Amino acid sequence: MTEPIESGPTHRYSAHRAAVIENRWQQAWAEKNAFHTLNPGDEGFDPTARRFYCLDMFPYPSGAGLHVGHPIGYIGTDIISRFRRMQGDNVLHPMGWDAFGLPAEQYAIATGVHPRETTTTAITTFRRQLQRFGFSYDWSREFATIDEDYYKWTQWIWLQAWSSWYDHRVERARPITELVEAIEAGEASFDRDGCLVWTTPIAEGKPWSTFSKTEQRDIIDSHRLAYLDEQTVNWCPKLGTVLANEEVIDGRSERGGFPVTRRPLQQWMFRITAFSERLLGSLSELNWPESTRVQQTAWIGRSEGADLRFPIVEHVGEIEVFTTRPDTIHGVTFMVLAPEHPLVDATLKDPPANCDAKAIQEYVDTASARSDVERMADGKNKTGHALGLHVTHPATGNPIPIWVSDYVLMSYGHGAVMAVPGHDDRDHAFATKYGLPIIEVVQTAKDSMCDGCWSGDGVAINSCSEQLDINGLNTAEAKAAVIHWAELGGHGGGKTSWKLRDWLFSRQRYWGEPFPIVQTDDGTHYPVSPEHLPVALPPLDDYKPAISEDPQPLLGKVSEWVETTAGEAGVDPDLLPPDTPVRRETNTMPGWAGSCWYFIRYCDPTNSEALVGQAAEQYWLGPNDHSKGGVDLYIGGDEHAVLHLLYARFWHKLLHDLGHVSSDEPFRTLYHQGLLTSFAYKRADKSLVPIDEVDEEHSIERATGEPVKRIIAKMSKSLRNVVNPDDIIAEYGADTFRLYEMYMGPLDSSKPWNTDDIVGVFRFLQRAWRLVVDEESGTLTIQEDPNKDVERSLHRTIAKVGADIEKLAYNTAIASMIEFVNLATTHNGLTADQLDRFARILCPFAPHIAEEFRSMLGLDGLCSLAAWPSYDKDMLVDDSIVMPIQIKGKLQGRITVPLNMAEADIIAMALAEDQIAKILDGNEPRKVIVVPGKIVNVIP
RNA sequence: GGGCCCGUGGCGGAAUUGGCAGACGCAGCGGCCUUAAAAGCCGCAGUUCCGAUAGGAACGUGUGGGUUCGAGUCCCACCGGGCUCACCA
Repeated sequence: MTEPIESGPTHRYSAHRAAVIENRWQQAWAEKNAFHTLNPGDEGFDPTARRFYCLDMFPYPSGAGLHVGHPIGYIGTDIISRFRRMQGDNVLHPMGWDAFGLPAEQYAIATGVHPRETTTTAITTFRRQLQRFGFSYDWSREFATIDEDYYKWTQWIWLQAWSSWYDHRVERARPITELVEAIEAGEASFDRDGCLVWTTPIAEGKPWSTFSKTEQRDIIDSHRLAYLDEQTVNWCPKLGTVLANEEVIDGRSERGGFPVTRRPLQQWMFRITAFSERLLGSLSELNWPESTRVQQTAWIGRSEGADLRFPIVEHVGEIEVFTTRPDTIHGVTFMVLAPEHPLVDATLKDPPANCDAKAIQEYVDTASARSDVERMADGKNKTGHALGLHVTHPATGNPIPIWVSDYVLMSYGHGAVMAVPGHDDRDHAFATKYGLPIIEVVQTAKDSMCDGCWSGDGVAINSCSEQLDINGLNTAEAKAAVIHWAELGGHGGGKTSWKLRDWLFSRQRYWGEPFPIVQTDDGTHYPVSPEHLPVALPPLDDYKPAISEDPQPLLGKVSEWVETTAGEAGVDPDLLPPDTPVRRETNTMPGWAGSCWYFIRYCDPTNSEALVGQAAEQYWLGPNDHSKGGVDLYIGGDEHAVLHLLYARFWHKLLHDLGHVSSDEPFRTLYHQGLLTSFAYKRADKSLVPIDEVDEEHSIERATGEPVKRIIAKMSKSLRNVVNPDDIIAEYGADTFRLYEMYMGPLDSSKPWNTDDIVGVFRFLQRAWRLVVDEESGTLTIQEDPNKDVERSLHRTIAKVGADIEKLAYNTAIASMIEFVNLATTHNGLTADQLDRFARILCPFAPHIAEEFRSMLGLDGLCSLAAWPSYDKDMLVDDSIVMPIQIKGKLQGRITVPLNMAEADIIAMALAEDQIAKILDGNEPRKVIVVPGKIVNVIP
């Protein structure tokens, strides 16, 4: 650290002094355990105090250390946590580390350093950096997801899901043993397809005892909330792992540019779709940003419509489609199947004479190699082939051709659509390209349709066939009529579809939680019993993936760990004899796992008996007088609007159903801090110029003299506009840094970092210091008698700062404190009592200097733990107020009136005011509007 | 292309939700202090115009319309920017 050059009087508030003060108080807080939060049952715990659980989003400690964008949210939560603590709330404000993840593993591949080592170092750096800000975290609750004590419970929760099923009759997850009991008791049976049916005359179904052991196992497994399924994945042999869709560009991996193939792979899945209705429904009960609720709603994607079945003409069978517009059934002129649709494959094996089987096969092969994302990217240009088969239109009886096209996705609905080119833009484009007929069946609201088609509501027309007449009905009525007709005639029925898919939960990486499950030769899975958790990661010599066309998880390389016995693996001997050979699961959990429940663990982080103790969970997360339960304030970036927040809600609801947590939502109030941007410069041709190549004063590029324009951009290494928080703290201190980031603007809006502005809040602290400290001697300079205006202003400031903190409007709270200090400066200072109160309202924002003030006053105890000062309501209003007078909305004069002056007197006074009287020139105004306490408006 | 959000001085942003637009801060200008500079302190400061000055006038919250005694705030249309979803049948 470079020692800043000190100038000015010896006892001025300088960077050096700030550093001394800040170190002193950070040490004092640590020594006194100032921010240790008591749990129910602890000595001294006050159960009557209101709880405030204030949570930051779990950081991933990257090797690069903290960036100036990180602390914005942390300062935000620290201020309100400190404020609530001073108000007497029980505040839970923890911090920890989301520490499994790819970067450490990539580093291990390159260097051979164990990811644990890399991660631990990164955590140490992050912790040190965070502590320098003076955050009031309860560090005794800190943990990392890679701690065995923690991921033991992550594995335990997964086993809970594996051991559960979803009972749609009661809309709740239940232990799988209850399903087995119900089946054995004959309450449930199975239809022809092996689907579970709850019937009383069991005779309808196939008796459970007639299924083989393997069949029984497969049926039960297929109902588990954590289950194995074959999924089409992006497999990259070179990287040795499955990739997410967004990690694949043009068939190659984003990282490294290696070829990626689409192939089916057995993967662990979570049945999150079982919770769709609840995940959607309870969104409306959450105090969340509207945009985030909208995003989750769209992601869950509920749509109401109908499943309809169309019998195939050429052979036995039918095509089932999902449609949201059953009312347009008379407008169906062709069917479209996704290339992966089973009927396509079946048809190609025995192609009808009139179809170009070779072309279709090629088309299907090309489509399968492309991801959904790529297929969608093609947009408007639709392609496809006629399959040569037909269906019978269930209402008209007409034959309808079947086509194959990749604009239909196998992953939604049934992978087939009934095409209504008259009223669906995509079908319209396809029909236009291939010359298929277009029938209009909905009266178009606007008669002039340009190139597209009308896809809105309207009155049904041309919709009369022998079986079904819906002409004249509006869209809602027509939908209901068609669904009713379909149900009666066995053509289908009403259906709700969801975009949400089950969650692919396994990865082929090393640095993640192993699955606590083993498999015997016959493919039966057995759980590792809870007392043998965690299943720890085995050591690995070489982190390089085994290059293979056949997907092999990294853990598969540790054969002596994989091939073991039931006893060794910790399977309950009652389930399997200890010497039975078993294979361990070699996939690991994805990075999301640890962050799905960390906020639960913070309530009781050292509990070795349970993931959380009941009393602690109920107090910190359960419903109470103020809340329906869940974290009281959760602050983090909106980049997690969907995945993390949805996954955590899913786990929470699952744990709630199984009785492990008492609220059904994890995060009651959510707030997104805005993105920290930076200034950058742009040439006339729109290319960007690194900031250090620009003469900022004259807005020209140094090298060329070309004029550049200042714009707002993300901080990036290439623009060289990244700022390191350590440097800023060295130059101004942590208190100034905290104030600056909060003073920049509203917490939730994105705003540009501007180093030049920092000096403003630094001067504020200097002025506050000088207000009460003699810069030459360092002694306190305190007034004996309070100045009336200063006292009045202090009351207002206390009121405003408190109200603004509750609203997270920190920028205006700081502005009001600056005003107060400016006013007090012109009135020659503060009394000891005034300084004490001022220090206490400053404390949440700039806690170190506030502690210093308090200790200079010789007061006992920490400022951080002192009570929030009160204010006198009467001091907030003046005896008299200045009222502006407008004539026709234009300001023309002012009068000073006593508070509560009668309206008639105000009017008289207003009309008598010089300028007003002059404009009225003796005429009676037509009307005078008096807004009490605000304004007078005269209409002549 | 659909959905949502946002446009206020040279810059970051205020405005009790329909009531004095521009709080507070940065940058700027003037003064004090200093041999000088920095720091600090005091003051000025939306734009344009008139005026020697004191002071005054007009225009002003992206553009155009509307509602209202009164609009940054509400309504309609447009322009610009951001976020997000993107063949979901």
